[in-house]
Amino acid sequence: MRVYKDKEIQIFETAWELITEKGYHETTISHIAKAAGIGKGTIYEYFASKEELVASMVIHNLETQRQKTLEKLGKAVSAEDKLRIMGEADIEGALGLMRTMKLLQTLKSFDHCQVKEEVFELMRERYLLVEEIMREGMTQGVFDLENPRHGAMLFLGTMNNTLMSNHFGGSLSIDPQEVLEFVLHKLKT
Amino acid sequence: MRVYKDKEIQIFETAWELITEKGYHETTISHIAKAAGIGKGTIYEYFASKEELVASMVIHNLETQRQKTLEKLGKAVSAEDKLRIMGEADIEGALGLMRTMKLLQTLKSFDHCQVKEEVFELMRERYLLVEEIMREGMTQGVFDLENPRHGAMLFLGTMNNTLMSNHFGGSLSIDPQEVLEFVLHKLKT
Amino acid sequence: MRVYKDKEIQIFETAWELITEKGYHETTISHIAKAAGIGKGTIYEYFASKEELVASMVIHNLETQRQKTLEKLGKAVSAEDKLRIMGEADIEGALGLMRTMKLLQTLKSFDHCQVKEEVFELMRERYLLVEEIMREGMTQGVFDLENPRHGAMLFLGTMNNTLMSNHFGGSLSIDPQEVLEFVLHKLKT
Amino acid sequence: MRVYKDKEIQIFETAWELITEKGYHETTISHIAKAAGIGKGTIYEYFASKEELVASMVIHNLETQRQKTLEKLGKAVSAEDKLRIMGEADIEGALGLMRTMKLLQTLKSFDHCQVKEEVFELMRERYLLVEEIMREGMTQGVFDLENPRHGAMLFLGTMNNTLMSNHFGGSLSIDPQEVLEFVLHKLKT
DNA sequence: TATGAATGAGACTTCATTCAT
DNA sequence: GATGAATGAAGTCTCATTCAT
Repeated sequence: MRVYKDKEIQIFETAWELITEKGYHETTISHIAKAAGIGKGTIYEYFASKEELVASMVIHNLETQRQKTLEKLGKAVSAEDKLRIMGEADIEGALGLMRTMKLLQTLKSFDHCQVKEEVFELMRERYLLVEEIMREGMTQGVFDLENPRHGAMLFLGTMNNTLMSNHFGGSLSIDPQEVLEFVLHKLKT
Repeated sequence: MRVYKDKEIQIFETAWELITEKGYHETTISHIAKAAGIGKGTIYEYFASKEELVASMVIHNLETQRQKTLEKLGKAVSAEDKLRIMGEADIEGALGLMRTMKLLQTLKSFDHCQVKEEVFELMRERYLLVEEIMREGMTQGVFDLENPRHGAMLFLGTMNNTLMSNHFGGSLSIDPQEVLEFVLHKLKT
Repeated sequence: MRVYKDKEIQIFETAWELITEKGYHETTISHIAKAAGIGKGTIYEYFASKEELVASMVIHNLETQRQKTLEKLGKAVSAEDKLRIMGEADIEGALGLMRTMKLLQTLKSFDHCQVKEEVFELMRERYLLVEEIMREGMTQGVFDLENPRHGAMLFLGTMNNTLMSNHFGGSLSIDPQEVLEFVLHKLKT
Repeated sequence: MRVYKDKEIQIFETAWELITEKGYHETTISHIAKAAGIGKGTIYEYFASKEELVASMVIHNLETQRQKTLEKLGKAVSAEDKLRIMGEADIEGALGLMRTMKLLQTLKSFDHCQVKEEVFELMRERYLLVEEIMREGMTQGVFDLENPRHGAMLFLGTMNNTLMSNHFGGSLSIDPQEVLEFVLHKLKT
């Protein structure tokens, strides 16, 4: 896990706000530099290109997020608790999660960017983590599943969709906490 | 439901391929024109701007898709069958579905585009349709749900996520048909 | 003096309104065709190019204007009356005169247009006409001039400037009729 | 009176030559950049648009011209001398004057340009300056006028027309210095 | 190290002109 | 003769990137 310099973090934070809000192409290097209070050339001292900046930023965010998740999970014992913790973390950080999803779409159109693979690897890990929890739950006899991967899909898909739905079209609003409990209930029966 | 001219459909098809594959900003009007075998100016005979072209295209696709879905649903009676039909249609047209999702992200950054609302309205309708089926299933005593919207989130979320997962990172591949049956099973218990 | 077909005159009238109002480059062939109620291609049946259309139009207008002036002048005997008639005609048709001036600027930027010379020849004739009247006035002992061309410059320049001044910046408004009398008075003393 | 940077002046000078010679629409930003020996983008570092460049340029020229005129006028005492100085300055700078007139026509078709008003205000001031001189001449008992504005129209109109006539159609050529003396003579009688 | 003026490739869009009907 | 769909050259403007300071 690469460690970033303070200046790089500062650039990440500004770029994150702008790019996730307005979009990749709608945010110029000039915008970022001005908002970060630094010169345009300075950004190129730390990142080889705009694409590299964004790719690094996404990786940094995913890794930070994963770190936080793992820390939180450490306190839980039962599989159900672990899922609940993850779900609540997602609900709490819904905005960030949605923004990350948006950026992933952007990343897909990057052509000559090796970091891309790394990003998708991190996404995969997230799935595998949930899958592992499902397996635990099955062992503990709490989750009624034949295939833990199915459970992971159900859990992550339902939560993602709920949060995205709230984020996009306001009129369909729904309480994500209730959905979380509903999903946990369904996993158990 | 607006009817489009042949030429417009022809442009839609070419633009759809290119834009969903490479991305909105990565696809130029010149690309589209060349790929469609027409002149650059011709596109502007039919659409006032690149944004308008894409917005119209998305609406056209969503409406066409909805039409097909409704036709297929007409043949089913039980709520379970209806969901299965929808799920299978999504699996079959997974590529198109993923591409539509991608475009929706693009649309969000269109500023002065009234059609945007229309698009999100169509997305909402899809949810409400599934919600309605859930309600039917509850009445028929087949689905075990307290809130039909929760069921809709679970169904659409899980399926979307499964298809997206297959589409994005190959290594996590999973059989969507199995997931569909798993979800239907969970809805019933 | 070339005679134009009805359709050509119809095109002239529409084009004149639009081009003098909005400008040459700001008025498209499509605008003209639509406003004239004919097809775009039809204009090219009568004129080889947009430039040719405008050049012909200006010539036609200058010739028509000259014809009218000569007719009016036929009724006058004294040089002073002739100038007064010309001046009043200009005042009455000030808008058209200003518009003609504007178009002449446009014509200057036409490169490969033979008609251009013809237009400037017509402008010159107008000067020579007034010069001739000055000469008459000198012979009649009414105008106090050494060089009739100086008188022509003074008459045409003062009137043009007055009308242009009224046409452009409203706040400097001045009664052109009074100016006309003032000029005639000065020519006599 | 806004002060312009060296680079801006450099762009003004190149643009002035090209645009007054060939016309606004006939001169492209690329032409200007190439002729000025700078990059296309550089122009947009200093001016928001082509229209803004031209508007600023015209204002700059009018203000510079006015400044020069006022300086020269400072040395004269009699109203007649003042007019003679202005007239000779116009004769000397005839080319520039004609070019300014040409540009003013262009400016009229600029739509969303607040500077337009400013330009016409400067034009008006020029008139008022001459009008003031006329009033002085009347007080000094040198000019035989009832209305000073009439005198201003006569002076500026005749000189403008003479210079324009020389500038446009060569064959009507006339010595502007002689016309100047003629006008001054007429103003006195 | 930090900067921002300068750059030019390339995007979107317009419009005079052509030509098949 | 009349039309207007189709065209593509050319124009304005943006912005990632460079490099001298």
